[in-house]
Amino acid sequence: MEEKIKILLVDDHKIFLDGIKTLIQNNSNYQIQTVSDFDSAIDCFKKGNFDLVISDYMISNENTGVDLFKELSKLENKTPFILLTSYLSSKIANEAYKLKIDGYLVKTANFSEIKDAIKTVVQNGEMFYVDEVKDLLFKKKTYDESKVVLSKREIEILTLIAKENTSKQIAEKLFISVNTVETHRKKMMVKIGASNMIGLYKYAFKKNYI
Amino acid sequence: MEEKIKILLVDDHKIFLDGIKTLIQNNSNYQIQTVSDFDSAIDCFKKGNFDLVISDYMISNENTGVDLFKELSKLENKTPFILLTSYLSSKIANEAYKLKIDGYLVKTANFSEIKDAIKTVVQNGEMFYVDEVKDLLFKKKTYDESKVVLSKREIEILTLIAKENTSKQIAEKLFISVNTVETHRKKMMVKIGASNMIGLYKYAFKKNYI
DNA sequence: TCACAAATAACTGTTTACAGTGATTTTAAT
DNA sequence: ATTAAAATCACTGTAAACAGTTATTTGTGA
Repeated sequence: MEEKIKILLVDDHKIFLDGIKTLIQNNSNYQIQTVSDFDSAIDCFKKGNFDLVISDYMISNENTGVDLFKELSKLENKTPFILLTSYLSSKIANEAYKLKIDGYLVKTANFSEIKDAIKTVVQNGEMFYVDEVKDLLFKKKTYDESKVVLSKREIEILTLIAKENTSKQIAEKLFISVNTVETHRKKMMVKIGASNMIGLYKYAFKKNYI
Repeated sequence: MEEKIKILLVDDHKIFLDGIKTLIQNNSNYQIQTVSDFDSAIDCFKKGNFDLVISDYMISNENTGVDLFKELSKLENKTPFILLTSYLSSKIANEAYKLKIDGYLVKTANFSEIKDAIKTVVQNGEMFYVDEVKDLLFKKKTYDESKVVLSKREIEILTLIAKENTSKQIAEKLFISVNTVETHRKKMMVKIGASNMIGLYKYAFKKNYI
C-alpha cells in the first residue's frame, strides 16, 4: 500500500471544508488538511510538506487563490497547485494558465472529477483544466479584447474615471494637464471600443481596475 | 428516538453536495437529499415531504434560491426554507427578509452554525439570520439608498443609459423629446445622488436594471 | 545610441451632459 | 371628482465629453 497523498485544502467556506474533509477521509487514500484563510495557508504549507495544494479562488476580501499560489511559489516551486472556483471565469482561467498553475476546477464538478484532477496533477505531473475552462482559455473576445493593452498611466486614469472623477479632477489629482487626461481617455476609448464613459467603466469593472 | 429531519439541499456545486451529505450523514439525526438544479429541486420537493429546504443562492445562470423559494411557495407554504450564500450580500439579505425566508446562512459558517440554524428554523419555527446579515438588513445605505424609488419610465431610461445610449438616442428609441429624457436623467441623478453617468450606471448595475 | 512606445501637452471645434426653472398633460388612486 | 404622482416638454446657460490633429519629452529595451 502506497502512502497517502497529503493535501492542503484552502477555502473560506468552512462548511465546504468540513464536508469535503469527511468525504475524502471516508473514501480514499488522501490525507487532507484544511485551512480557511490566507495566512494560515502559508503557515501550514511551510510546516506540512504537502503533495498538493487545492485552493478556492476567493479566499478573503483581500486575497485570491492566485495570490496564494504566487506567495507559495516564492517558498518552493514543486508542489502542485489546483485552483477551485465557484464559477467559470475566462479572466481567472487565463491568469491561472499564464502562471502555469497546474489545475483549474469548478465546484460544479463532482467528486470523481476531483479525483481525476488530483491523479493527473500529482501522479502524472500533468496539467488538469476542465474542458469548459480550456474552451475559455483560447477563445477570442469580442472586439479583440485580448489585444487591448492599457499602459500603467492609462489604467491609473481609468480607475479614477470609474470613481466618477471628471477629467479636470483627475488632472488635479495627478498634477498633469486636463489635455493630457483627455488624450489618455480618448486613446483608451479607441483601444477599448467604448463610445462613452460608461463603456470605459464597464471595461474597468471587467478587468478589476476598480 | 425521534424521527430524522428530512432536508432537501439544493446547490449546483456537486462537490459541496457530496461533502455535506457525507458530513451530515456521519453525524446526526438528519436525513438529507441533494439536487443540483432548479427543476430537479421542484420535482423532488413535490415528492419528498421535506421538513426543510436549504438552497444556495446561485443555483444556475438563470435561477436563484429566491426564485426557488417563490416557486415552492406556490405549492405549499409551511416548509421552512434556508438560503445559503457564498458571501454576504445586503441586496440578497433584504430580498430574503422581505419574502420572509426563514433563514439566511453564509458558507463561511461552520457546521455547528448550520445545526443551530436548522434547529431554530425547524424545531422552534423561528427565523435564523446570522448576525452579520442582521447588521446588513437594517443598516442605512449611503445617501439613503433604500428610499430611492424610481418610476417605471425612469428605470426604462436608466437601462438605456446603462447600455451606452446618449439622451438623443434614447429620445429616438422611445419617441419622446430629448428634453424629456434629460429631465428624467436629471431627476434620477438627484434621487440616486450620482454626479455623472457612471454613478447612474453603478446604481443600475446594483439594482439589476441592466 | 538608436528606435519606439509611453506620457505629456496644446489647439480647434462639435456634441453631449449637467443644472435650474417652469409648465402642461396623463395616469392612477382616493 | 379631486388629488397627487408620473410623464411630458421647453428654455437658458455652463461644463464636460467627444473627435481629430500635431508635437515634445521621457523612458526603456535592442
